[in-house]
Amino acid sequence: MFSKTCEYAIRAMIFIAQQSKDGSRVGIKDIAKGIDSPEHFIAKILQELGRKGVVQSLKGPTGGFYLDNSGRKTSLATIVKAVDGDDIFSGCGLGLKQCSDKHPCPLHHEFINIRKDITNMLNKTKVGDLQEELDKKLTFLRRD
Amino acid sequence: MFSKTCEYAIRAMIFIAQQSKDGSRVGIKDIAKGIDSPEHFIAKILQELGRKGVVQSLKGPTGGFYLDNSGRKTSLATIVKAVDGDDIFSGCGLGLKQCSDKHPCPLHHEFINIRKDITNMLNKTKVGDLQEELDKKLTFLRRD
DNA sequence: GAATTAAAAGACTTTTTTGTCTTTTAATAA
DNA sequence: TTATTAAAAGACAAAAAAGTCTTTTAATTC
Ligand code: FES
Ligand code: FES
Repeated sequence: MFSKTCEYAIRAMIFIAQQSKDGSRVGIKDIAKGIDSPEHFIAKILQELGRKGVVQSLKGPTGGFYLDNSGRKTSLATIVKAVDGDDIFSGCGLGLKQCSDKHPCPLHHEFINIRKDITNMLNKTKVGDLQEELDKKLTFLRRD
Repeated sequence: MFSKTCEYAIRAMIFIAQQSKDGSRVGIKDIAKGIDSPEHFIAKILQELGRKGVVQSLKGPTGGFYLDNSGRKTSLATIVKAVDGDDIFSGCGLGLKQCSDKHPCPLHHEFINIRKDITNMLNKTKVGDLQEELDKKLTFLRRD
C-alpha cells in the first residue's frame, strides 16, 4: 500500500505530535527508538518533510522536531502525497499509464471505489487524532 | 497497491483468457504486445504462475499459454497471492511486523475496513468476468 | 566567543525490484 | 528422424528503494 519510507513517515509524525504536545521538541534518536526505524533513514525522511513544511524542526541544544497546533491538523493524505506522490490517489490499479473513465482498464470500475475510500480515509484522518488514541494507549507505534 | 510484476500478471491472465477462449493458445510475443509489457519479463512471470498451476502452457509449434474453463474462474486474489504474497490481505498498513486487534497500530481501525474491501473485491472478481467486458470493448488492457 | 548539541546535507552502500539475454527442453511438423 | 517452434530455466544487468555514514551548518550554553 505505502512505501516503507511512507510508513516510517506517518509513524514518525504521530510520535512527534505526541512528544511535542507540551511545546518541547524531540530528537532523531528518540524518534527512531519510538517508532522502531533506522535512525539515519528516518532523519533523511524528516528532512524532506521539513523542506516541504510538513514538520517543524530546530537545531542545537533543546532542538529537535515538533508540530504546532496547525501541524497536528495535518492529514495523512498530506504526508502520503509528500512522500509517495499521488499515485495512490489517481493512478491505475493495473499499471496503465493513465487511469481514465473513457479508457478504463479491466479493474477500473472495481478499483475506483476502493481508491475513493482510501482517499477519503487519508483526507479525514489527522495526525492529532491518531496521537490522542496513542496517548490513551489504545494504539501502538511499535511492537516490542 | 500491487507490484509491477503483479499488474503485468493480472493483465496477462485476462489477455490469455481472451485469446484462448476458443481452445487455442497464445504466445509470449503476442501477450507482451497485447498488454504492453517487456517480453522476457512477462515470460518469467508466467513461468512462475505456470509452476504454481495458475496458468497452463504447452511447448512447441501451436504451443503457448492458455486457460481452461476452470482457469477462467481464477480470482484476482489467487493471482495476487501467487505473485505478491499475502501482505495486502493481512499485513499492517503502517508496517508493523504483525497486524493485530490486540496490539493495533494507529491506523488499524481505519485500515482494516479498506483491507476487507480490497480482499472481497479480489476474491469475487474472476479473470473470466473481466475478459468478457474486455471482449465487449468496454475495457482495455493497454493505452494507445 | 568557544564548546557543545542536534539537525541538514549529501555521498555512499546494500537490497529489492524490474528488466534482458542466452541456453536448454519439449512439443509438433515435415 | 530431423528441423522447427515455443516455452522453461537461469544467468546477468539496470534501476529504484532502503539504509548507512561522514561532514557541514545552525542553534544554545557556558
Ligand atoms: S484505468 Fe485502471 S484503475 Fe482506472
Ligand atoms: S496493526 Fe496496523 S493495520 Fe492492523
